[in-house]
Formats: sequence, structure tokens, C-alpha cells
Amino acid sequence: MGSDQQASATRRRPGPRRILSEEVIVAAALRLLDERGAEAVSIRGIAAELGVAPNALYTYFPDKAAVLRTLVDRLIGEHDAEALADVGRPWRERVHELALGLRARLLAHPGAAALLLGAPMDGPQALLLGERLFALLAEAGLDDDVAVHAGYVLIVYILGAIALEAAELDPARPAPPEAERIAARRAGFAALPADRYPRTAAGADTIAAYIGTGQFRWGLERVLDGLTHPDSAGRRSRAL
Amino acid sequence: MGSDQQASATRRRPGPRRILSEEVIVAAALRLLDERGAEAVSIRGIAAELGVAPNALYTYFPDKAAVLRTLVDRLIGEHDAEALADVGRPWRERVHELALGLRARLLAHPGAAALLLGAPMDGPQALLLGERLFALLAEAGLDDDVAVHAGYVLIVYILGAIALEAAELDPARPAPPEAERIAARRAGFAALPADRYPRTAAGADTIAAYIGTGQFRWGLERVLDGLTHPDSAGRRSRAL
DNA sequence: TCCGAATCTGTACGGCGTACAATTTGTACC
DNA sequence: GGTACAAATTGTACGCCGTACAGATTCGGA
Repeated sequence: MGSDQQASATRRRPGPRRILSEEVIVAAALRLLDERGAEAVSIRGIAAELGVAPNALYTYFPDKAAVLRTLVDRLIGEHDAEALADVGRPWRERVHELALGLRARLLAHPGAAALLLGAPMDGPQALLLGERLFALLAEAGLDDDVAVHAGYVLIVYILGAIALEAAELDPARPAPPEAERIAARRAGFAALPADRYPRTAAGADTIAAYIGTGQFRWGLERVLDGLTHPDSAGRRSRAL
Repeated sequence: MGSDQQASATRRRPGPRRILSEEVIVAAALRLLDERGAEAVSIRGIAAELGVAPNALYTYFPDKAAVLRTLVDRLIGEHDAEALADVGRPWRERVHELALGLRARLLAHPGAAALLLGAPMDGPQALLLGERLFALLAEAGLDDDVAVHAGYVLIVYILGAIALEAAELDPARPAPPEAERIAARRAGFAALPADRYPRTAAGADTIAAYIGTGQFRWGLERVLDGLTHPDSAGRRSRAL
């Protein structure tokens, strides 16, 4: 007692210097994910990428799932907080920026999108993104609680869109241009037997477009309409 | 030539009688999924469950992924087509039934929800569900193309809600009662550091409720509002 | 100086999906 | 009725996987 040991959080630990860091491990994992797909992201694969024995990673992360959770959360966190907080810009525009940014960052790493959908969005960066969305909606004039309601419906919509779009992508390689993906999807739906799936086949153009940015924005506008139009306010009390 | 062999599709194949069927394999897989979680659903595990060598399954399905795809599609298909088509009932009510039913069927098998989100919804039953949704919206008075637009926004919302809710569940065991899950989630959010996540901590009650049926319905109403309110019609042309 | 904690490595275990080569079982044709 | 051949199942094997465990090594602190 009385010894002036530093706070244990910052004190240098005994033992050999660490060769790696959480950052380089996550970076290696993301590289593998992008270049060789979700199945290539293994503890052994990451270790090989880093020139290290597989077990070395277990001093940085308790298990493989923790590596993947961290990877996804970092990806969520790469947003432009300043632009979202700029009260000089119309709030709908800022909501679009947040939504489009999150969607784009995840779809740029198709394997990561699948990971996002399999685990709760409860990492520090995910929570911060939520804070920014709620704050943005509150600035737009919504009461604090209403802002949280609206924010969550938006998050549900964004998650759904990411799920829909990521399901079409090969997690082993970067996404082809959007127009190309839409065209492929359109061809697939148009080729369905029209006697069994008449509306789907006839609506192939529309359906195919829903994995694209244009329809994502359009749907986002409709959801925002539903959340802000006059009738909606009175029904808010029907929340559970 | 001239021999009266039956159509090759129905002709009995040579070789020993098949001891299994796609049905029993999928059923065994679902049983494992529910009782022991996603990781327990392995080719070897299913085969053991059926008292058969692992490789026996490969005459019924080309690989493990095909088993899982089939499993999810069957689950999607277990809806009440007649109730959805009953034009005597208000269309909003029927949309709710379709959405709530799909959500409930998938969340009843938490592991299956994760599978749904990882692959395109392009199985025969998924396509039929789409047909029914589109038809329902068309009966509600929407033009055919508008019905497809609206149907897809609804599907995105439903997918997002399933993703949000399934992420909280332990895929190894049945979901606890909803109230219990919401309470646990509320406690988690309320315990966050209020200095860093003020709005999230303050809105814990609201946020927690979003994994529940009540908020699912409320959000669904808002999305339907956005898709049908007067301003929306004029903006439809902004679709990509 | 030496204790003990923190790294990292080597090895090993039990699991996985599935390819390959028998073996068995049935149909179809001579 | 015999026989060729296709289909179903099994046994075995390969190369992966996550990670537990037991050293060996390296450092900070007393």
C-alpha cells in the first residue's frame, strides 16, 4: 500500500514486447475477407498473413468471434461525424448521408455485411452512430423520444436494405458496378416462369432495382414520410 | 425405340431404395438447429441424427449450403395462403398478417433467421410469398408496378426487423418470452455510460422495445403510411 | 538478483466438409 | 433368366478449422 504504481490500464506490462496489435490483426482479417472471402478469415489464415503462430492472436482477442465483432464495429465507425453534425445542412440530407454512408461502407466489404447481420449492433462505434442519428433527428425538431423511435425505424430499414443487397454479392470479391448487378438480377427475375410468378416476372425491372442506390434512397424517403407526416404524430402513442 | 418407358422424371431409378428423403433431412437439420444451435447443424450431425453415414446425404443435396437454403425456404413457405388472399378482410390487416407471420416463423427458429439473412430470398416459397404480397397490394388498389415497389419496401423493413431481433437471440435455444428479452435489452442500454451515449441511455425503454411485436407493428404502419400518403404518389417517378 | 506475469511457439485434440473408391441393390434389356 | 449398368450407401482419407495445453522466452518491479 502507498506504492505509487501507475494506473493498471496504462502501466507497461511485463513480458516480451507485443509484436502485433488489435489494429493490424483486424486489418489483416479485413484484407483476407475482401480478397478471399468469409471462409478465408480464419485464425490460422490471419496468423499466416502476419507471419505468426495461430495462437499468438489469443493474447489480443479471446476468440475468433471477437475479431469479427471488432472488425464490423470499426467499419461502422468510419463515418464523417462532422458532416453529420453540421446543423447548417438540411436534416433530410444528413440522414441520407448517414444511411448511404453506412450502406456503402458495408457493401464495399461484402463479407462484412453478412457479419453485421449476425450479431447485435452493440459495439462502441455502432452506439456512437446511433447517438449521432438520434441527435440529428432531435435537431430536426423531433422530441427526444420521437427521435429515438424514428431513428430505430430508420435503422431497421437500413439493416434490411443491407441484408437484401449483401445477399446478392459474392463475399470473396469486390462488388461489381451497381448497374451490372441490377441487370443480372433483372435477367434472373424476368426468366422466372410467368405462369407461376406472374407479378414477379412482370415486375422484374422494379424488383431488380431494389438492390441499387436509387431505390434505397426512394424507400428511405418513403419511410421518412411515414415517420413525419401529420397522421403519424397522433399514432405515436400506439408504441408498445 | 417404341418402348413405353415412363417419363424420365417419374421413372423409378435403378439402385437400392432410398432410405431418406429431402424432407426428413431438412426436418433433422431443423431439429438440430433448434435444439443445439447453428454450429450443430453439420452434415455429420444430421447424418448421425438419421443413423446414416455422412456421405449418404450427398445424393439428396449437392452440399451443406443447399440443405440450409431448402430449410429456410420451407420455413418461409409455411404461411396461410388462403387467409392472405381473402379479399373480404381489410388489406392492411392482411399485410400485417403476412409480415407478422413471416417474422414469427423465423424468430421461432433463431438459427434459421441468421441463415435467411445470409443468402438471397430466391427459393420457390420465397418467390410465392412475394407474389402473394404483390397481389394483396394490387387488390388494395395500387397499380401493379406501385404494388411491387411497395411490396419491396415492406420486405426490406421486415428483413431489417428480423435481423435486428435475431441478432439478440441465442441460436442454440428457443427465444425467451418477448417481455423478458425486452427487459434484458433495456437493462443493457440503460447501463451504458450516460456521458458518452446520452440519448441511447435515456431512450433505453424505447430502443429496447424495438425487438418486440408492438414496435414492429408500429413501424410497419409508419412504412405503410409513407408508401400510401398523398405526397408519396407524386414522388414515385423518382424511382431509379 | 530474482519472481512472476505476459508473449509467443509447438503440439495435439476433436471437429468439419467432402472427394474417392468399393460395395450393395435394384431396373432394363438381351 | 442372365447380365450390364445406374443409383445408393459406406469406409476411408485429406486438408482444413478453433483452440486448449505445456513449454520457452522476455521483460517489469520488488
